[in-house]
Amino acid sequence: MPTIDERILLRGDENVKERAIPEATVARLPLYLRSLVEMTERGTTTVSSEGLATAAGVNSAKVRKDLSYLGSYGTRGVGYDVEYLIYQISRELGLTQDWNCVIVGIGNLGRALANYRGFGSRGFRVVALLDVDPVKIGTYVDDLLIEDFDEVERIVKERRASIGIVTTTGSAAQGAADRLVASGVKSILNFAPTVLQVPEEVSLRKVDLSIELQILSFYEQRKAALEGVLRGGRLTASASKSTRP
Amino acid sequence: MPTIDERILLRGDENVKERAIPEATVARLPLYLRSLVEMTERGTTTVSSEGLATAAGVNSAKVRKDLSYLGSYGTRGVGYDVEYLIYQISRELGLTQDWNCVIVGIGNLGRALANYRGFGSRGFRVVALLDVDPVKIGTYVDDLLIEDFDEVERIVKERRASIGIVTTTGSAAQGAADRLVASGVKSILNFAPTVLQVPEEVSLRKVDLSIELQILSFYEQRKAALEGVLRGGRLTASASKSTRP
DNA sequence: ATTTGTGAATCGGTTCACAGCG
DNA sequence: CGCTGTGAACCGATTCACAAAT
Repeated sequence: MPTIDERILLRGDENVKERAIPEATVARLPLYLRSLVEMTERGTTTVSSEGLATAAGVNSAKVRKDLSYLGSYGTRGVGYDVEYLIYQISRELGLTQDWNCVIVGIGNLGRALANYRGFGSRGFRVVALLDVDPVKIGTYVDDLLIEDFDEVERIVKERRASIGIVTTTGSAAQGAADRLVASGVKSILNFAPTVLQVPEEVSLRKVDLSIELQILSFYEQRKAALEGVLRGGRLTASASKSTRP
Repeated sequence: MPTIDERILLRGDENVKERAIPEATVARLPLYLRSLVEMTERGTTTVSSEGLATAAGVNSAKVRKDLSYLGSYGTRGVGYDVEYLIYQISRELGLTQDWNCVIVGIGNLGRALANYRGFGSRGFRVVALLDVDPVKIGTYVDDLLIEDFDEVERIVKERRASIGIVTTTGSAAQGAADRLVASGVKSILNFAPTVLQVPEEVSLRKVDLSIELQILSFYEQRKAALEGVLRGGRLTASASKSTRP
């Protein structure tokens, strides 16, 4: 009911907690955003929760609930205006501004991330590559110079970096994170296979490749185990329960 | 109370649902495993739920609940035997066998994953690198040959690959996944920035770098917004509420 | 004395189902 | 009439708190 006006009022209101958006919703907004951008590229101007759900690989109730946390941006009987939703989600995600990132640890992964197109695309700008290895320092990845990690404080401040991407070895990661935090970095994305400790005002997310594989391994193994049991003929009694007419 | 004996009985039992381990627990087991391995390397033989919790960056109640799904492997008043826990978690995760992986799409990321030490470490063996680019086909990454993706069916079967790692562009990913599934791959780890559709018997996990950054951006932005409001002096009334004596 | 293992309470998130609105 | 927005019901996961075990 109270669309634009309430939105503005809320922004200027003295109510701090405002509309607290659930973490799970925050994690899905980028997914919706990507689907919506693809839609505009294909010329779609309006989309229903059902349509967006299909594109994003979730269900429509979730889409509606999620979007309702941002405000009432849909039109009943019609759907959502794609362009307008893109704007609202972008704003909510803080993508209307650029974020400067530094990558620490320029091994294979750091190198890959350094020239990963798709970072740049949505306002993430790699402003420094840092490493401790004198052999690497002074060389280039793409057109980005690898600089001495020892200079991290100066570099982070000078270039207003707020996001640190850690792609060091596991053992170097905590030290790297500590220095990044000391330099004023407010968010860290950790690819190193270790649990990082950061002050609570610093946001931390992690991506662990080998853990992902181990999770797949679990389900794979469970499938195999179940099949083994079934083939072994042990389940005849309870299996008959699942027999369909 | 019923430790080893019940464990064995359960394994051979006709009860299918057995001990269904919650997804959230499965996702943490690799974390515990890594901490435990580090502990043996440092010579620790016994650990309490509290100790493991600290190492893995979770709380001790969670550790106890999680481990209780695997069985009663701890000793009250003492803790868990590190070596034994490693064995049990490894077995549960299916890490007592090797898993063969193929990587599809040998760009920067595919290349980085191809020579990522840490895959190999825990029983994941990269058995093929596949791409469609004739310029890449026939060249090597480390000592692994890049082969024609068109051969995926033959290669997956011959080398008994069960995990496919997709590092193609977003637009090529679904096609790659379809071919992988058709070839008999049972698990897919997707790095491409797109939502993949796979049959429900295929396990799917995804890692999306730009989504992770966007999530960080949200929290970063929210911090900045809050600070702005506070500095703007708008919160004096409610802020006084939080003043401490 | 100490630490596990686990019911019970709680929390956050998802899904349902429908009233409200264009 | 169709689709959004949202209370209510539900479900899975987390946390609490303590009895059981050694």
